[in-house]
Amino acid sequence: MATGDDRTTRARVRTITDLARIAGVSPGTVSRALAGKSLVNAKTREKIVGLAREHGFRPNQMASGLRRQKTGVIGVVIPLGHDARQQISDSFFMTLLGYLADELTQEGYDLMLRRVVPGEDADWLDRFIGSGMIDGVIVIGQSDQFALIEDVADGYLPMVVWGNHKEGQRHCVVGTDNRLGGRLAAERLIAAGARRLAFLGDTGPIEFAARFAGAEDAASRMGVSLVALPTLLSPDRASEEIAAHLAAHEGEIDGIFAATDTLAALCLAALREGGIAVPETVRLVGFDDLPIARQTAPPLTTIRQDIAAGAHGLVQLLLRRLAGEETESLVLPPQLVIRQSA
Amino acid sequence: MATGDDRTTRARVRTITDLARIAGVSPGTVSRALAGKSLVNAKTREKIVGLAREHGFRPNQMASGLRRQKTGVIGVVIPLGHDARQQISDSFFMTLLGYLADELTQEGYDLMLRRVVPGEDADWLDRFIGSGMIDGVIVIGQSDQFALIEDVADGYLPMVVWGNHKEGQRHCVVGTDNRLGGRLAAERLIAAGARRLAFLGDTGPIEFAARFAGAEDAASRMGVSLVALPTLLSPDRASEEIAAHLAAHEGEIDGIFAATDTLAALCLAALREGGIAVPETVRLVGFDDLPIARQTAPPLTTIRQDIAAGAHGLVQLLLRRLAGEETESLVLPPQLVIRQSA
DNA sequence: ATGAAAGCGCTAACAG
DNA sequence: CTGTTAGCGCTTTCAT
Repeated sequence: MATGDDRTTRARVRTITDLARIAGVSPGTVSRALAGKSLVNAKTREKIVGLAREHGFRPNQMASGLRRQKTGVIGVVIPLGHDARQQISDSFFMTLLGYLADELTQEGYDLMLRRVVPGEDADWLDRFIGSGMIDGVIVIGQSDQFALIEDVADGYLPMVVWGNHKEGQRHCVVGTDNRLGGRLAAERLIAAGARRLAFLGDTGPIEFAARFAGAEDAASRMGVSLVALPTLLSPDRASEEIAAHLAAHEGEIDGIFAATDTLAALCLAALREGGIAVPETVRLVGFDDLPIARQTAPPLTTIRQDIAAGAHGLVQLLLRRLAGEETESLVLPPQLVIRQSA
Repeated sequence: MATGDDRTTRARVRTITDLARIAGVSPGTVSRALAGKSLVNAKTREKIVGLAREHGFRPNQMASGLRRQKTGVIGVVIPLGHDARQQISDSFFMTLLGYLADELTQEGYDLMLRRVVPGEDADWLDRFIGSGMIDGVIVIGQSDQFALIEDVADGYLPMVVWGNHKEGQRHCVVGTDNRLGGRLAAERLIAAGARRLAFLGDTGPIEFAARFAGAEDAASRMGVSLVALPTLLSPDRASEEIAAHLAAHEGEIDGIFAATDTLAALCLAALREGGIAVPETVRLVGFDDLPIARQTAPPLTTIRQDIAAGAHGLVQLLLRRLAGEETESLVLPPQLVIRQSA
């Protein structure tokens, strides 16, 4: 007796108005019911919600966003400043991104991701903010864009940045105390017996510069030498450069502080190829404590950044800024993790 | 004499109408000029574009999207089916995500990222598609959601999935030929002298099941044994499980095919701890050819997936589907990369 | 508790 | 070539 087709008379329900018609109420009521507002008769609400589910109806977020002047989307942008292609630090940023996705989801926000090359698009941050698609923005890494970020921060509250904290800066940043981390790394190398230290990595990015500065603090205080071995961050080139550095300084270095674990792993491979014993001849300390740090041979001694705490902090601070509050920066303590490379 | 404040009389220019007023034209003209449409006087356009730049004005994408019925955003969703937390395969997916971001940007699309736990939200895919925020969707990994994806594919064209291809499936997929990859891996192990093989990894996810099946093909054809060593994918547990497996099968296994490089690296560490020589006593082959594969000791022999090509394929196919075309799946060839572990 | 109506900011006919 | 107008789908007063 049943037709077997409940849908005979129905066109697809796409809009709140469609749903209102089949529910026999006005669009306004449907909107209120679906939004769970207080002033709707319980039965009416039930009926509307049921109908919505039955038809797989979901209100259009763009229309809703336009009307309410908010999008429910947070922008996450990764500026690729020093090296347009894959940064070697990608694995760190990508891990952070994963945590951010989880944290934002939990707070009911969607995540819009952009990778930008500031050199090609000087306007990257304003463009993102001005797009009207996002309620706030998280910048992953200051790269070489510190000044630009400072400028934007003056006129735009809902922005939080992952990176290094500098005395008196105006933008809200979350990040590890890189200088302290650098100090810990150098101290460990020295405690392990090293007297002629090297810093492996580009000192251009401000985070890395701070790590180097921290290592310098320790080195000069303890009266040991420290040279910088600048290294581009692209993975293919890095290996060669590292090998060249090692060759150039053969026998002159007995302790290496690598700016990231990824670099440290590469360095370890180069040392192995050169037949240099770690940690006996050269001690090595990394930074980040990525999963790879446990898997090298020998496992890496490194400076741990608490990525989960970082992501949590970024999102919580952003939420407060979205609510209009001016928040302070959050500096997280690094932690020395001793394994076997130093 | 200048006031030093050009902005005296100006309110902030937020809308196309604001800009139209100060340009002395109508909103329609501004819209056309900014969109670079043909039918606008060159001078008028110049003036409008100049004014827009000067005031840092950018049209609101949500409003534009609403009106044009397209958003300029592609959704990228990672279903976390088998393991709600960080999958060990994260590093692979994250790398793919990086490439996707670049490809989509290049095509003028923004990327909206979601990680979902299908177990907690059976409606994850419909919800994303129905949000009205995205023009199309890329699903990274079929996880255990094959059936659901098939269902959705019947009624929604602009979707492409990264994963395994199965004869006669209805959704458009891009991925490596996992079965062939598995075959190559097992053949390599055998060529390197192994006769008692093991597959290390969970065979639940369809990609991994195919890799295992491929290994079985080779093993049975060559008359060697193959056992499955199921391993959960969460990083903390994996290490212990692998060690337990190795202990349980001590001396019975002389060739291991790990489902991913990450697993292989973990396995290598466990073998080292157990004092088992690689590749002399046990040969080891991984899958993916992630950066880590070069950095282990010994470097991993592995099956390479061309991630860049995969990302490119995903985006190009999606673009064609957005244009209304029904596209075929794209199966990429895996490639054996011989290093030193087998 | 519900309906009617007015827009959010933009674009695309349709006129001129 | 440009202005005018009518919405895109939704939320929110303001009435009732």
